[in-house]
Amino acid sequence: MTFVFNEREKCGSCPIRHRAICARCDEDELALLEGMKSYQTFEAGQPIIWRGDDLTHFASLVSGIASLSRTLEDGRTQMVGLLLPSDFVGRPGRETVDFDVTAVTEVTLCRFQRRPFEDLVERVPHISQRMMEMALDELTAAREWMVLLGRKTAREKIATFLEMIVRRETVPTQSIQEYKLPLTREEIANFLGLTLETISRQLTSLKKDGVVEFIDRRHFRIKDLNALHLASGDDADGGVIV
Amino acid sequence: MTFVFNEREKCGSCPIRHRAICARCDEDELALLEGMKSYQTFEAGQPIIWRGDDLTHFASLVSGIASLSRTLEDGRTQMVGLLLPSDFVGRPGRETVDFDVTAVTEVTLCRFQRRPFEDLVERVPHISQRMMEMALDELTAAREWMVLLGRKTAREKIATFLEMIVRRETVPTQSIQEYKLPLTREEIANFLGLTLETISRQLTSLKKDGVVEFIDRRHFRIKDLNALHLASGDDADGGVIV
DNA sequence: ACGTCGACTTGATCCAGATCAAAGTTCCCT
DNA sequence: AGGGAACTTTGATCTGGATCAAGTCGACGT
Repeated sequence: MTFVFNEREKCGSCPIRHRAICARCDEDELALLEGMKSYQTFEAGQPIIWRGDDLTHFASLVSGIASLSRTLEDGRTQMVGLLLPSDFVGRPGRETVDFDVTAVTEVTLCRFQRRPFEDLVERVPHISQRMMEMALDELTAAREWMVLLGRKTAREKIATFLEMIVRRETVPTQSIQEYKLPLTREEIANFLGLTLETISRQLTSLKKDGVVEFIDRRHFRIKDLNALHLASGDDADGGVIV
Repeated sequence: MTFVFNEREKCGSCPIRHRAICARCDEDELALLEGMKSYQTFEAGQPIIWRGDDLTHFASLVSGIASLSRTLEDGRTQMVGLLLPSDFVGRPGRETVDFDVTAVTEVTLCRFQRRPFEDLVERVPHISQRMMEMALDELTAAREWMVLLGRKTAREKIATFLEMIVRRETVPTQSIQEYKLPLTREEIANFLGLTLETISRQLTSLKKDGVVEFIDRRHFRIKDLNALHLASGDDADGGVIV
């Protein structure tokens, strides 16, 4: 029994019910959100909203992956974050959008009209409390990414990126797990502040050094998790995965 | 009649009353914060708290400037933000601190013990609402800094940094205003993801090009604001100051 | 089977910013 | 006033990653 993205679906069985901005809401509060939600789907590659656009809706990302990015006049692009299921789009209190949002895979949003949603944020503390938590977590993640962008070498950047994917998707049961790169080489480059050629060369180098192994362009396995972590340049601390 | 940082002082006349986490609080709510606050002062250069330390207090920065930074094992340091008056330190719900916090100038904090403050966040929606706003604003600033770190040239980085100072401190009345660099060349380097030599060379270059003028090492004037903005690499849009 | 288009790899060269090194400046401290 | 120590500037050289330039691979349409 899968959840279909239809307005008549109950929030109670929504896949992101316990992680999104509604996580702390009780049944009554959920009913208020339920009454104002609408779903919208975007194909892979489609722009969802551009920087400077009027913010007509806020939204929670329900399925798929989207990117947040900024492009300078001359075309240099920097991705500033990946939006995953349960992540929120928009800043209550602001009229426009600060970064381009693009669907990386097919994406479904659960949307709320700006005004009614802003009123709800004022009236339902559980929502602002949850949004505060989520914003603070993202802030920490953004700052960690700043360390990567400002001080890490190309190899460290890619190792950190691969480790991030591994951390997020590791299922303790499977022993030799296969992971998927959600981005093209160019997108990875824009995420890490490098060029696509450097991404390609560094992946080849990690492969040569026996750290990773590629099934095809988009699928890889970790051959030496410890070496990957060492290559990431991060402190020895929080390093143990399960 | 200046505000002295003493527990008996009323929050009502606090210099950050209308910008800090208490901005939305009414008199009753303010009284709750007033009852639990304590002040602490740090000299310039002193560490305030280290990454990994137990978070015993949350705090609002009342006066001075502090830096948030991370240092990799081999000594490479990246500053991830500057804390200015009204900025908040700590993440409710977390036990430890994610980044080193250091006093850049003399700093005074208005502190709250962790547990009682966390309870207050649960009970007083005006606090979580304000913290949500502040966290979302900082998130946008952090993301903009990611663009700088990932994609801007050394000259663009410094021009952006100078423009940031100018924007924050410009008083429309004064015509030829003098600004103060709050950081040493090395600190600027750690903020911009460069070395101190590059900072020095680029400042000299901007001086030669007639964009800025130095009174002494720490004080400068803008000779050509438009040229400064052009050098920052940012879009033409939000560029007008005043 | 064949072409072709987008994604990727690999090679050659270049250059912005790092690194190494040495002076110059300012500000204490006694 | 004098002697450091910390900060800053400037110069010479090096290098990691960018840029320019061919190829290679694989999926998909005809």
